[in-house]
Amino acid sequence: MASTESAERSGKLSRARIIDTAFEHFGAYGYRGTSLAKIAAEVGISQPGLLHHFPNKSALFMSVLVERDTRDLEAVGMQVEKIAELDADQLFDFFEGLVRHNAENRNMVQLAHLTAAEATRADHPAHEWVVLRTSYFRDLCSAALQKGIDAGQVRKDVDPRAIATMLIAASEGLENQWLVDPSVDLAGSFADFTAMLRRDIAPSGH
Amino acid sequence: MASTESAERSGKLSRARIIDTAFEHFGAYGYRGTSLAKIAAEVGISQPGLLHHFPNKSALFMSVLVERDTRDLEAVGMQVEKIAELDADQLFDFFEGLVRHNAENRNMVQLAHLTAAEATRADHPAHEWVVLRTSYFRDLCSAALQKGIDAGQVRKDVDPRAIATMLIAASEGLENQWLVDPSVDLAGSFADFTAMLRRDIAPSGH
DNA sequence: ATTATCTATAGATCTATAGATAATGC
DNA sequence: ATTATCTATAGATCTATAGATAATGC
Repeated sequence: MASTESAERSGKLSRARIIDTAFEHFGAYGYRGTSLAKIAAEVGISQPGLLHHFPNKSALFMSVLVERDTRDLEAVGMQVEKIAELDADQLFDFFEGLVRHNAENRNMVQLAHLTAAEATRADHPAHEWVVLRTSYFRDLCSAALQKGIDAGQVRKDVDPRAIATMLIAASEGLENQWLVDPSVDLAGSFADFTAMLRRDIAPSGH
Repeated sequence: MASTESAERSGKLSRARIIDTAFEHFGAYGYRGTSLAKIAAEVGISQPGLLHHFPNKSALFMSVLVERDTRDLEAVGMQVEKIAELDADQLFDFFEGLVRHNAENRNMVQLAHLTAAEATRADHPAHEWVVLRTSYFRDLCSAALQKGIDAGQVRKDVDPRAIATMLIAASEGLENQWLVDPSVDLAGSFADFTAMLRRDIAPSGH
């Protein structure tokens, strides 16, 4: 075997290739619709060979979810700890950038939506992960909006949690339609929405 | 066997019971995650007995989708042909009623979202159905908003298609979050959203 | 006579484990 | 010595079909 191929066969690289391929499959067919044998075939190893790197199917699935989260935050130049420090205006900017990034990463959005829909019930391996991540993200958005109220960017009578919910709803709902019909202008529509929302919650006279 | 049980065994009733049970399973586990044998067991017949009523799994799935659509429109007191006649104000009222109805029909919403996410690719039995239904519904909403513009309910510089997209996005995005976290006030949040949208697109001075 | 259902089964999966072999890194 | 991979296979599915039997409606 050539030295490049023996390098490819090292554990770290195999693991990374498995995760990348698994990401394509889970995004396309969901957790339940995905076959480990088919992922293995595409990677070019046997199905038990794949399970040398992960104890079972759900462990591989969780690794894909965590890996994507990390990469996507990196791609938009954000760290989890920094999100907690954003004020309202910065939150809107961050969110618009995130949606622009999503518009270029179709399979990742597909994975997120399919997983959220599948994982509604407690008997899904990602149930707890989806529940915690959703509430954590809404908390971060609420906190940023509260900072906006304190700083005078946002009217004092606005309910930060309600606006956070609406902001997340608009992004996910637009993604829903864009997944079904790619001619929908995901980033542009979301920018229109945030423009409306900013007008609506701005202190009067702004 | 008692006469009630022999009545229950007639074809129409069996078919209806199969569709109701299949609805629960497809909503909970999606098309790919659902087993015909488990549906049959819950109905109380054998799996080939179930396939006497439907030629195959995808035909049963499509029957469930069509059946739910019919029932839900009935439940909110609307007919497909009538939707095409609504103006903007009537569209908002209808939509708010639809979301209130959805808030009482969790498994139906779950089925819709899971199906939409699964059926993004063309190799899913409901792909065409989801694509057509989505664009048809958005067309109806656009048309209603256009009537609103013509009638002076809505500002003339508003893009009806963009607002239709946003309206659908808000309902679906709120449903997403409500499915994951039932403490979200689906109907109330949607009403808040439509209130904001109505303010934003109203002719100035209203 | 027709419709509803059953048992049996083909044929194709699936995940996960056991145990052997090959490659790599000290 | 450890890590990566393989073949073989257990055991549990899955959908769909063939063909028999029971129930129903004329």
